[in-house]
Amino acid sequence: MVRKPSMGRQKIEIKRINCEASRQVTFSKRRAGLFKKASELCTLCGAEIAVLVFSPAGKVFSFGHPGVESIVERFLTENINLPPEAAALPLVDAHRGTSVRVLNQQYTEVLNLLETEKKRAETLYQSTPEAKQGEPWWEAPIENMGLPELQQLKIFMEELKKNMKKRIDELVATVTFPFLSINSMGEVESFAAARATPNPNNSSSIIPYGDGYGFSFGRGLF
Amino acid sequence: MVRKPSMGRQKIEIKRINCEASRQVTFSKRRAGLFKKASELCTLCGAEIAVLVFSPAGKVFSFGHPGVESIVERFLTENINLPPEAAALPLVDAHRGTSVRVLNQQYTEVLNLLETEKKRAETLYQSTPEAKQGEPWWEAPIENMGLPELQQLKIFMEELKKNMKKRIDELVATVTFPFLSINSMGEVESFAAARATPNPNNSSSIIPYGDGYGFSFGRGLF
DNA sequence: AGCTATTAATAAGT
DNA sequence: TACTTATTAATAGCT
Repeated sequence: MVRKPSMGRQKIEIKRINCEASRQVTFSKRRAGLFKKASELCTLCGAEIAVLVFSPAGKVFSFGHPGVESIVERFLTENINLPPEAAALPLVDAHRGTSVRVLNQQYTEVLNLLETEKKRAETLYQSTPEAKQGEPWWEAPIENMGLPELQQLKIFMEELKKNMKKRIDELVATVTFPFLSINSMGEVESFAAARATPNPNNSSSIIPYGDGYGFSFGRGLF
Repeated sequence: MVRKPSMGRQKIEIKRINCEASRQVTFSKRRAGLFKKASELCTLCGAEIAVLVFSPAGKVFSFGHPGVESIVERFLTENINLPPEAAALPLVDAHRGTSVRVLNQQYTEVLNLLETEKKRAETLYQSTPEAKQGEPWWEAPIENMGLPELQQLKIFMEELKKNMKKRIDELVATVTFPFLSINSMGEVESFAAARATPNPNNSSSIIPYGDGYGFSFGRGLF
């Protein structure tokens, strides 16, 4: 028998795989690996984990222990109320001891987003439909903006502002929730975290707050 | 020099780790590994992933690309068979051609980036000569802005952009896995959640990956 | 937090 | 899509 000299595993760069087929294969393999890791973490440490994966084509894959829905619901239950607290800025804020885990989470998200922008900058560098260097319009120097861009910026800022006002109103309403309290350590205690709430059936409760996105802005700003 | 013959990695059974200390260490290590795997899958295949992890103590850790909330929202929206447009925000019509999903994503990113720079914004606010006692300058309608405010806005946008690029460069220069740095931000907090978890620490039910865990796969390709 | 010896995951190839 | 194999990547046990 002639042996099979495979190249074996090769080192790869962590960047987008251009070959469609390879990307597909890698997606399947690594998705399985990710789920396995998640399940192992559940078993080894008694953690409760949900993993939501959207393929580029929009297909959904999910893992959850003890169940995807329960984890997601629990996450939302706690996060609906927490971001407003975390949003308060240290500067003008009395709530200095805002839950660190929320801050960590937000910080993580920002880092993720920054990395996204990095990738975008690299990708869009080549495919430039407009005259710009492939940067998002809002990233371009204001000096270089024409009247259309400035008008765009104005509209954007207004939209931004409107949504932030909306958020603030929600914050005010949310803070008064009876089952939330802040202890002496400045941590948020959620007595509602005891999940007595079964899965909601109406779509209205699907939308956690506002437009459903995890933005939170301090009352001191915006 | 006497060498240090470590036992190296040992094979372990995938069952609950009884030793409290070991379990904690393993939890931290594997959680980091899980997040890294998730981020790699995002980058390599362009997937969008959210990972929600509840420690046995009730602490929440989450990873999300492009953002936890957006992924969770999308998951819930699609699961209930609602048009994704329902969660969409009316944005500037200059982006008419772009998909709603992309717009939302971009919008999310911008808002999060803005939040990241709140401190810087605050600094700028301090340096504003006309700083009023009441509302921040950026909360006023753009129509009402005078030249000083508009200049301030310009500076703000520039600062935002500059700082963002700076941090992106840092990310590129540093490790390609920034999510671990969260822990160095001071992950010291106890989440006092009144949880009525019906899950005592019994390692009796060792569920081999794939059987008792909730998997779900959408329809369609890839 | 760092350090290795090992195991586990996986990129290519079939 | 599943199996094989050579390597790389993750990590268990210690310090």
